[in-house]
Amino acid sequence: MNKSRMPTLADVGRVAGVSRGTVSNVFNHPDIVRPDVRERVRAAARELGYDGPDVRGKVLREGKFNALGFVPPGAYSISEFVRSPYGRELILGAALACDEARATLSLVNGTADSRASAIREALVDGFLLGQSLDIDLITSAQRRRLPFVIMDSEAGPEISSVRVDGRAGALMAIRHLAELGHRKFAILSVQRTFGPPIVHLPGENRRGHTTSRSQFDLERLEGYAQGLREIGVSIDDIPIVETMPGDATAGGAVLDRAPDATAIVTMSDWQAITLLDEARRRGIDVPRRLSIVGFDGTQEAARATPPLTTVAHDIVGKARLAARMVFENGPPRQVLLPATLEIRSTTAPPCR
Amino acid sequence: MNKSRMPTLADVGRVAGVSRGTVSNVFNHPDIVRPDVRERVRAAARELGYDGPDVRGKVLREGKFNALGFVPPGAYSISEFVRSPYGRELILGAALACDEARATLSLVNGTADSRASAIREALVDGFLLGQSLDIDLITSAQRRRLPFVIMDSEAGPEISSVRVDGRAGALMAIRHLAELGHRKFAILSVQRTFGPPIVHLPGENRRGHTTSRSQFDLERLEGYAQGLREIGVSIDDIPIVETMPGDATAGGAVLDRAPDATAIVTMSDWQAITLLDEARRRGIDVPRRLSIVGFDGTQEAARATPPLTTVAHDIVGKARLAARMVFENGPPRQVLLPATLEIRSTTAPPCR
DNA sequence: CAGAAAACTTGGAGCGTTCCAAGAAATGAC
DNA sequence: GTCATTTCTTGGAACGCTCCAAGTTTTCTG
Repeated sequence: MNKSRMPTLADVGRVAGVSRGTVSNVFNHPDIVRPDVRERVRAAARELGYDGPDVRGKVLREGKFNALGFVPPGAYSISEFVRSPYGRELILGAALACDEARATLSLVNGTADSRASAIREALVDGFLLGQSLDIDLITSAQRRRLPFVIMDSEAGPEISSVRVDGRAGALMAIRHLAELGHRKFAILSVQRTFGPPIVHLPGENRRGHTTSRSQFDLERLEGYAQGLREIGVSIDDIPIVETMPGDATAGGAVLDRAPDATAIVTMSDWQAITLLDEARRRGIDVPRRLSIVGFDGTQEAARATPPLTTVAHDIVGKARLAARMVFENGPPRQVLLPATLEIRSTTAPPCR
Repeated sequence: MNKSRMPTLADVGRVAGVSRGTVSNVFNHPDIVRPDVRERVRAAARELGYDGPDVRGKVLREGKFNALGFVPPGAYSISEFVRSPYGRELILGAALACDEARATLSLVNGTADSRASAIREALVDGFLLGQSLDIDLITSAQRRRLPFVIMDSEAGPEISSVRVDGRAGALMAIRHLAELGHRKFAILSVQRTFGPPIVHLPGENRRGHTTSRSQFDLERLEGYAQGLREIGVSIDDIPIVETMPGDATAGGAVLDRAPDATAIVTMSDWQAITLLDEARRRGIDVPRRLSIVGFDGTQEAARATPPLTTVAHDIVGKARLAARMVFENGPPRQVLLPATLEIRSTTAPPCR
């Protein structure tokens, strides 16, 4: 194999009898080099097997990478993220913005502790950060002094973010169910620490139910609480079950703990679909015996059987906007996208 | 804004009263620096707002990027690629291998002409090339002298590739249909040039039907031809319709041209699903009046209604293997993955 | 307390490029 | 044929880092 050093601009210049600078011009601004010199340089390059300026030198000199770094939310590895329907839509949005900007989309790897160092070393001009509890990621991104935008979280007026109005969305879900006549609810919430599902039943000490959660989750819970208040129900009087994202037992856990709920609201379509599957397995008729509302409006929600009623928003558009904001690198702003209630076939009046 | 120059190793060294090299060691090998010096250096770094070695210098020096470049097949932009079910599974496979290697996955942008230059400038240590007609991409990749693996194409013994045995798969499809009793076929093939669907009817000049195609397509067609020969049918006697990938009119085009076919084989699940949709729209009962076989075995095929019979293979595994081969950078090898026939609900005996 | 050994630090070299001011050569005008 | 213009070419200066052989300081040993 060709183990010997690759030729450089200087080598080509030496052979062609010109300077480095001229060789550089032949490759980058051929028009300003006299034709005969240009040809001589090209011949020398061919002879040496030199295939144009090396990117490493260019990067050092220019300081730009022409790439957007996408850091998955939470502790997702990039493959987990690609696998999740929600993640795929975010990636699609980012890809659209990268197409426009003719930039590369880099999916930055590294879980947990190595995440921060991955951010430190990513060869990108800016970051798109998925929602994360971890303030470290934000400071890592800030240290790079590169533009970055956070999705699905808000981190104050100094930091750009794009997120959906989870509070309003959650409120809509409850109002819809209340209008249908539901009064017995349960909440399938998300757990941000590792472990088996956490269950909060009415009457127990509910302190825990706000500590381990991200602002992202809290907002949605607040929306649920407000909706419930409007019909005279306290959120403290209804069962809340928290499960890890991707936990396939989520559905069973909430059905066990809230057997007489007529409507269950959730924090994601994924959870709702798990629940839907479990309900079917148990012979519970959805929506006649049980109404279920998802959250996010992924494509999966529309394809579920029966199609899932969900608090939807434009996920692709969200990521696209966020990515554009990174490329634009303007002053910080916080964008709140509207949620809409997509009423499909998993909600109906409760049977009495 | 802080427009002034970012501090460098040398600046920190100057303030701390040590050399560049020592500052570098403090960040990269803190253990070999005396604790008091280490602290002094760290203090200086804090004071100057220096956040660790800049990646650009590191890259120039080390020559490594710690990233895998994924170049989408054909003329796909990265967003089109992310959007397609097949592309998503490939990306997932590549992401799995990147997780293992703790590398970044870079989706390399650039359509058509800019594709080659994108390859030239990508900040990656190796490439995964999607199937492509374009020999330019291969030479571009070769010029970088970086390891690369081609998926879904074969480019000789010098170049590593991973692909599915399309010939055997196509043969299985025809044998399956023949066994069910089918004798009247049509082929929905893929068109690799821009334009409206191309139709080849029996008796016409069929010369064109092998020119514009990639080896990828030809192989599958050969499998179909062989299967047909086994039951005494010449591929020249059956209608072939070529449509562009993603063309939603594909289904209609073939139904119009081959009204009496009882079985239609295709080159992709996507095409087959289009066809399925169009058949439903026209009130053609699948599989009773018409059998349809897809190709690839994407998740979409299983979810179609009715679930699609398809020539399946492990798409995720293919990309994962290909990506691992890039990371391993061993001697060139050509891997041929087996295809399996996934019999679902779009094939049945023809009604007579 | 000298001398040897160990532990740490230094500064030059090199990675490959682009930019730019200044110098050189070619061209044109009279 | 000289001088003014225009058109190219040059080589130094960055860019920011890591490696490494050589040098310096500290610690240890007898």
